[in-house]
Order: sequence, then C-alpha cells, then structure tokens
Amino acid sequence: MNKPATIKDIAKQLNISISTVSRAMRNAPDVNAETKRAVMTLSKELNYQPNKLALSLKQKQTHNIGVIVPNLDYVLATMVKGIDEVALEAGYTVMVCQSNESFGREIVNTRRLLDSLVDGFIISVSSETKVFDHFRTIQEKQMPMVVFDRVTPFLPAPSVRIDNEDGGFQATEHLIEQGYKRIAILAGPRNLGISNQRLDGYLKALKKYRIKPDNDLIINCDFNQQYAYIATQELLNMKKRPDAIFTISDRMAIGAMLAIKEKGLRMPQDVGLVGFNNEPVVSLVTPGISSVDQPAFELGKMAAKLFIQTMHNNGEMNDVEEILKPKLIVRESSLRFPNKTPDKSKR
Amino acid sequence: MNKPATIKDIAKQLNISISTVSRAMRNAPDVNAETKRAVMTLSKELNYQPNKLALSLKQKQTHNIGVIVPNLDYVLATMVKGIDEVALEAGYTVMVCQSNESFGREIVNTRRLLDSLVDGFIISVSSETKVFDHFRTIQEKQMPMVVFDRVTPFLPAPSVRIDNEDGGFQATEHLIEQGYKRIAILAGPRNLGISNQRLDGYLKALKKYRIKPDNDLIINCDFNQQYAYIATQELLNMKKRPDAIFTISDRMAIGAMLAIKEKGLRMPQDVGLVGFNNEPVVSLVTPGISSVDQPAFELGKMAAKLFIQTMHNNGEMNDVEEILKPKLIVRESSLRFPNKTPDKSKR
DNA sequence: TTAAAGACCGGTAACGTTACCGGCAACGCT
DNA sequence: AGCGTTGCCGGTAACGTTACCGGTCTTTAA
Repeated sequence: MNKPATIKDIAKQLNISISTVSRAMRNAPDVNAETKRAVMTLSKELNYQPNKLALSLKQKQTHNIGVIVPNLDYVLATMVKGIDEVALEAGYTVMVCQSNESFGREIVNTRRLLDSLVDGFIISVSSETKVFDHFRTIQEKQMPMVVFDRVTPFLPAPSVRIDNEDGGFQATEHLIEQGYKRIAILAGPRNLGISNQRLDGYLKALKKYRIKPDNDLIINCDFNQQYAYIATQELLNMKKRPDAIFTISDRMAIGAMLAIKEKGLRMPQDVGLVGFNNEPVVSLVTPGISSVDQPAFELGKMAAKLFIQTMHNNGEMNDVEEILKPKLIVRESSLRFPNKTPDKSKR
Repeated sequence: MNKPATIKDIAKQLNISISTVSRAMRNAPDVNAETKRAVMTLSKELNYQPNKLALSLKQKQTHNIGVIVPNLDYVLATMVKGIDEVALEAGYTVMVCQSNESFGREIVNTRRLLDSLVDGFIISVSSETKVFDHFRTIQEKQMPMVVFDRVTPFLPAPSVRIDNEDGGFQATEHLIEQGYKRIAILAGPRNLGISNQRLDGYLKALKKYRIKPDNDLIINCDFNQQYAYIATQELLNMKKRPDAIFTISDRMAIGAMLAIKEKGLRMPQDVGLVGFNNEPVVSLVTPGISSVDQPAFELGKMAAKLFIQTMHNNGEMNDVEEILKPKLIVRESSLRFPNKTPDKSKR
C-alpha cells in the first residue's frame, strides 16, 4: 500500500465504472445491492478514504467552520468548546485561529481561511479592531458569518452575546445595596461593545438610585491586569477615593485586588470589588471576588447553532440577535451585609 | 461580481492562455514582464483569490497542520499560541481540535483531519488514551507527526517536552531542604508519561537524601482539582500525616490547598505545598503556591519548528527528542526558611 | 548565412470526485 | 406484439489549478 486508494482503483479491480463506485459509496438508490456490497468490502480492504479536497472542490463547500478569537483565555476557550460540540455533531470541523487581539493578525487569519478553506465564520472580534472591511469581504462572498461575545454594531450579522448591560446593572446595583457610595468602574477599551454595554448598565443602576455619575470614577483602560492595577492605584490615591470598584473583567479585578491589598485596604470593609466572567480564579483568591457569571459554554453552542441555521438559509438571515442572561455570583469581596442578598452562592 | 474569479476568467479577458496566467501569478521566469503586469492588475481588479483546494488537490499538500490537544487550559493554550506563531511564519495554517481528554473524540478528530485536510500533526495525547492505533495510521501514511508535552514511549515520534523528572526533582529537593520530612506526592493517572516522570523525579530526590519512599504517600489520582481535594483530605486524615505535598499540576495544588485550609492547617508551617505549571493563579492565592514553571510558549514554538523540519525531511526523522528545562518558582506555600533558597522569585 | 540558443507562450493531461445524460436489458401491462 | 417503465450501469464533463511538452519567433554566435 503506497498511494492511498481512490475510487478509480476500486472501479478497476471490480471491473465496473467509477460512476457506479461513486454511487455505491454514497449508497445511492440505483445500484444493485450486490455491487454495493462488493464495493464496500473492497473499499474496506484497500482502506479507502474519500478525498475531501476533491469533494470540496467539486461541490464548493468544505464543511469547515472558521473560528476567529482574540485569544484563548478561560471564557473564550469555554465558548470554543461549545462551538466545537455542536459543530462536530452537525458534521462540521472547526478551525480555530487566534488573533492575539491584533488587528493585523485578524486580517491575515481571515484571508487565510477565506482561501476556500471554510464555508463560513464564527467570530469574536479583537479589541484592537476598529475597521471591519476584512469581515465585510466575507459577507460579500455570501458566506455565513456569526459574531459572538464581542459583538459590534459596526458589523451587522447574526450574533450571540450576553446581556452585558444587565450584567453591569446587576453588579452595580448589588454594590449600591451593600451601601457603597462612591462606585468606580474600570471599563475596557472605548471601542469595544462589551465594554460600553457594561458601562451603560453601571450608569443605569446609578440612575435608578439617583446617584450622580462622577466622570473621575469612570476609567477606560486596556483589558489586562497590569493596566487595571495601575488604574486602581490612581483611583485609590484620589482625595475622595471610591469605596467600591466594578471591573468589567476578572483579569482586571485581579489587578484591582492587588492594588487594593498593597495599599493596605480591606475588602469588603474599605473597598468593595466586583468582577466579570466568574473565572475559577476569583473563587480561589482571598477574599473571593464577586463576579458576573456568563454561560460561556451555552453561548458557544448557541453561536454554532445559529451558524448552522444561517448556513441552511443560504447565508441569508434577518439579523438575529440572541442575548443570554448573565448572573451575579456574590462572594466576600463585596459582601458587607450578608443578609441583604438573598442567595449567597456557594464558593 | 457573482462567482469568484478564476484563472480562466483572467485568461479569457486578456486573450492569453491559462498556463501563462498561472505562470504569471507564480512569478515564473519565462513570462514577459508586461504580461505579468497585465495579469497582476487584472487579477487585483477582479479580486482574484487563488483556490487553495484546487492547488492542494493538485500538489497533494494542504499547508495545514492539525493540532490535537486534550483541552485548552492555560498551559496548552500557551503552547498552541507558540505553535501558531511559527506555523504562520512558515506559511502553515493550524487547525486546533480539542479531544476533551476523551479517547473517542481523539479518534474522531484524527480521522477528520486525516481526510486530506492537513499535511501532518502536532499532538498532545489525551490522558484517557492507552491505545495509539489511530495515531499510527498517520505514520503509515508517511505524514509528519510531532508529539509534544504529553509524550509517551508507546508512540515513537519526534517529540518536545520538558524534563519532567528534573521538575519533580527540583520540587521535592526544595521541600526536603525546607525541612519537610514526610513528603507526599499527588501523581496523575498511571498511564500518563508526565505523571510518571515527575514521580520519578520525586523518588530520585528522596533517594539522594536517603529518605525511604512510603507507598502510602504516593497517590495516583485523576488529573483534576476535585480528585486532588479528596485525595488530600485522605492524606491529612492519616495517623502519621504528611507534612508536605507535591502535586504534579497546579489544578491539583489548588484542590490540595482547599483541603488543607479546610482542615485548619497552615501553609507553610504545618504543611508545605508545591505545584506544577506555574499558572497565574498560583501567585494570586494566599499563600502563593510554589510551582514548577515550564516554558510553554517556547515549547510550542519548538514543536512547530520540529514539525517543519520533519516536513522538509519528507516525514523522515530519526526520532529527535527535545527536552526543555523547567524551573521551580518558590512562593510562600513551601518557604519555611527563606534564607535556605538563594533566589526567591518575585510574585 | 545558418544553426543553436533563448524568450515567451499555448495545449493538454492530471489531481479525485460528482452530476448529468444516455443506454440497455428485463419486465409488466394492455 | 408493442410500449412504457423500472433497474442498473457507463461515459463524459466539470471543479480550479499546475506540470509538462512542444511550438514559434527572435536573438546570438560561429
């Protein structure tokens, strides 16, 4: 066995035409049962594997899905797992590419996958991305495309995300109920949808309780731990320092926590802290950090389902927007009055 | 612009043959400079994208690498990032598939990718896998295959891994130097190479200091936090309980930590603890957990480099085995005598 | 002046598969 | 007996690309 066996080899050995073999393989109706059996046995014997490339070339579809994510941290990895789950079930193979939050990498990845490697895309956009032309070429090619998690209004497409505003609202309302008066927010980059939506939730909660938002307490900084650490230091050095901080990611919450501890302040007594994502780490640090949990796995599954639907509708889809609900998990970092919150969750 | 433009369209519009267009695109030497320019401009105008499928079918290679990993936790995600880095550089696209530590999934993934989707594989085997036939079919097809991180002697192939034995040795020796007398080890599953190698390092260190290994202190349990938690509880309930625990992963270290805290014991005074991987989380918990750091990103890069080398050698490669050195990072969880360890690293 | 060399280009087969059309028996029905 | 129907099969083109061979015309060298 040198070269892999092809349909031709089978045809030759069985003295029938390749068309018949092809039909037999696909279990077509108009082929004799006996011939079918013969083909099947021989194909097994020769260890025949149909050539997907040839097939894809012929019918112009690959049954691959291109997944582009900015990174593979806990949340996104979980979502990808969800995508994988239903994609595999539906007969699709996923190609995961990381853009590393880099605009250039995102373009390269997109172009690569676009080279007839995939039938469509499931995308979470990089935080660096402000121009979406590379994604629009996908749509011009009539390819299905679903955006998840990092959704942006500048890229109209079927999308799945969580209700970020509600998440921001829950977190902030909880802090208010716990008696915190000056609540700061570490929002992410300005151009990022999830960042602004969570900020909106924050503002909405303040409004509900008639608290005037203070621009000095609204910080836009980059998405990582280090920046959050620095931003928190600055916050805590203010004359009228905040007594609570809501960060829109757990990474940032960790950074904030480190700054708070270093300053010698206690949580939740001196400063309350709430994060976002509910990554495992927040339940391990001391004190445990309250965080808004999002159904990442479910979200991934939903994204893939939406993709497959779009696929079946020939790429057309009247911009569906699935929105899943997040849920605040309360831990020690923000719990001044345990009785005020009905369901203190387990660690 | 309906259908994507092909080489034929260009040929027709320019009134030249498709061969010439093909050569012009590839910047072949025997084509007039002017013709080249004409082809280039028109191809840009028509937004021509060469069809990778047709090309792959023709020259029987896809320029894709199949990467199969058991999961996408911190360490593996970092390694994958390393693979991605050099693969992209070398003109390869990677297809990442998670086996979810499941034997069946691993087989499915392998078969899928084997369907003429990739030119070869970079693999980290699932912990569940005890039979390697599905991987051997890769080798039978003369495809390059590199194994990384989870290397096993039952699957001979070029490989990259860290010196697990040395890592285990460093961790254990450190605990001994810190005056711990009864040192337990939470090893992973028995069939996993990294598990056994780290165990070997542990035994080697004991031997060096003439400590007799105690079978009651050597626990083989599953790779996750929950099992480690339970195993630690049992250890601490022994009549002569251990005064230190070395776990072969940080996940397990976290589990152990929770059990230790729950029992009301203090680290490092009552029990010393050392983990493996040096995930970010271990520096965030209190006390910080000492852990053996492995150069994950470098390891990923090395794996991809090795793959590309193997590729260039037509799949032949006299089983290279690259071994990178790990390095113990000491933190509070095991530091009884700060002066005894020369380089206490930063958190 | 002529032959060889070089520059440039075209035609065709092939990669492995499927879609489509057409053909030939055999069978059943009137 | 004649005709349509059914069951089964073969041939060919096509998907988009490249490899190979060969051809024509111009240039160069002896």
